[in-house]
Amino acid sequence: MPGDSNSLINRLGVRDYILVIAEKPRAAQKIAEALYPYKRFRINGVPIYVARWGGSVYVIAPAAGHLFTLDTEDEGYPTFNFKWVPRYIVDRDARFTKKFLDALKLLAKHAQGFVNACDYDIEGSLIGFMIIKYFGDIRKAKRAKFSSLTPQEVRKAFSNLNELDLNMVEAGYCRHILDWLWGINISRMLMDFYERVFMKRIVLSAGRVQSPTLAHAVDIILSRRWHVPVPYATIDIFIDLDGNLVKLDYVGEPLTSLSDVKNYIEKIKRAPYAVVESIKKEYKIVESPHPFNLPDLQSEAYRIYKISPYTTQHIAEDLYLEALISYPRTNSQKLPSTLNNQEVLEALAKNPKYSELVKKLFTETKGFFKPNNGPADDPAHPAIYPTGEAPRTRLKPLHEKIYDLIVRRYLATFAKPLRLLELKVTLNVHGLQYSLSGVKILDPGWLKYYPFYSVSENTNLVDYDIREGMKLQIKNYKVRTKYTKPEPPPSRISLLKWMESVNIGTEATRAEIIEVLFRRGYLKSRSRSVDVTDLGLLIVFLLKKFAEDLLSVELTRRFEEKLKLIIYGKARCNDIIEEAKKVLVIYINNALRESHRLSEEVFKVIQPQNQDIGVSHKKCKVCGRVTESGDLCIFHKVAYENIVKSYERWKAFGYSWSTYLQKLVKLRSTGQYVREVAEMLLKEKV
DNA sequence: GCAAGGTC
Repeated sequence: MPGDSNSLINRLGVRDYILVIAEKPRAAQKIAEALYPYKRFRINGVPIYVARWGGSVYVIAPAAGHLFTLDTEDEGYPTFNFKWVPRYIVDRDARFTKKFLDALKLLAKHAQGFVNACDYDIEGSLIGFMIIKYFGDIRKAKRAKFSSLTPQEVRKAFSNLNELDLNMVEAGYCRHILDWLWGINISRMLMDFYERVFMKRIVLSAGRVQSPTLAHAVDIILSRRWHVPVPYATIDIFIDLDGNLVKLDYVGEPLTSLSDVKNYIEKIKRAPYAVVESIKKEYKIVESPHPFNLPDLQSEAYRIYKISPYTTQHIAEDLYLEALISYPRTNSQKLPSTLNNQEVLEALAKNPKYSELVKKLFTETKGFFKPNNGPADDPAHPAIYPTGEAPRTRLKPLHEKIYDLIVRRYLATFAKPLRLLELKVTLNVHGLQYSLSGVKILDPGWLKYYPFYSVSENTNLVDYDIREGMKLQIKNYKVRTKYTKPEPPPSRISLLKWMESVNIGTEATRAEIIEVLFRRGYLKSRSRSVDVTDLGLLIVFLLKKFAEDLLSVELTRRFEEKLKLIIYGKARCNDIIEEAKKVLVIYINNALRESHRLSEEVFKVIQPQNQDIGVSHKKCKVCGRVTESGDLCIFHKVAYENIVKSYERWKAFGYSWSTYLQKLVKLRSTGQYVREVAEMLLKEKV
């Protein structure tokens, strides 16, 4: 029996040992290797190492992230009744954590002391602490402190073990509880509201990370639905260069009225010349790309193949489990200095797909492999790199694509820079600026290995003899009327980048949290971009009314401040939790007090189907939603105001009010609510 | 069932 105490002592070969808890198997292995393990075995598949260091025997065993989680038996809300339970009991997807928990429990029973050697952050401090608290003795526990898992750092940490970092533990503990209290209670409130109005129970959710992300998507999508396109004109100009008709790029301010266009054309007709104002010849050096971290990999997989960040992450994890690449949940853009790149490259060369490229790289670098490491760092893991291991079976098409990206990025980071010759000519045509640019690749450098950028070469211009002050004859011109476009719609990747930029969520959770918004039915896919559903709009509207804190990234900032105070010993978790409870009680009571007019509020956002919303409410004449005032709902009211505001600009292009409205109905860039209002206004006239 | 955070 592998789990039996007697057989355990036999296998360990010692009675006096200190249990070292690592955050995950790979970390346990690294820690063990640094301490020269003399024995290794498995308990139910969980790898265990035994090492002697500084006169002590250490038994090193891994957790698998958090083995405990918060849970409650209460069904209503508000609930402040939580307890810590082993994850595998409450989460079907966490059943794999049981064997880790069992192994640690068994080892803890006989241990003389404990070392928490999880990642040095609040989560790692909590992961190790919970195991020692439940199965061991925190009075006999120490903390190993290292910022990377290099042998030197690990040895230093073990020669100099710290006291248990109880403040860090308390901060981690507090983070869990705050997220839980806010998330569970406000989610339940939303579900309750929904059920009261629609007589149907569905799963709804809100949280510190998901809700601001939803609100951000809604902001963009509403601004698109409220977009009124406005006309402007540019003039295409064609000149003759050595018998080739060349179009100049318009770089000046656009023309905003019909009379400006007419005057300008007159000038061109009178004197059809473009004057060369300046010529800038530039040698440009583009350094090789940085090694991949997870956000960069997700971003490139989306840019090149339109693979979603969530899918990319899962594929990268598969590749990691197949030992084809290093640990992918990393923010680092630096390859480990200890990595033997020559060995990896030689192994990669065995794959016929890369043998030629690797050979080229060896020649170019003369066997000296220096990566172009980037600025981003990660205390726990280096950048993503291929291990050189050959795939055991043929990779699935998407896996192949991600693997190929990682291999090529790895090759490219050692390669020479891309060298370009850029020529930029600025021309003046009657006071307006135009430009002409030419590009010539002098040396493709890393682009040979990572060919996912297109440099459109335009060598004609580079070779053409062009001088300042030259007058070039205009052969042709063309007026182009354009219309302003709304900002681009959000995509999974743009949401992910936004979360990164405002620093909410983590490498490991962001893509997943975006998927939650889809699973709840708040967001939906529309070709390659993201659209919001009426339900998504409703959630944002309700949160804004009843729990506004949850819509802003400020809540995360506030949490961070408070956790920092705990770490410095200047605040206590309990006080912070009590404070959070008070806010939640106020929010929930306030919401319950107003709940009798809930359906009225809900139908300001959602179009009523057959529901009874009472006779006293005024309905939007475009869509039937309940209005706040006047005869338009909150959505169509803004659209109407925007239409009125933009009319001046259209008048300058000779449009009457009704031709303006007709054009708005026709144009593709017109926002949805704007089009609906324009249609209504046209109908009213008839 | 509800969060966000670890990790297989």
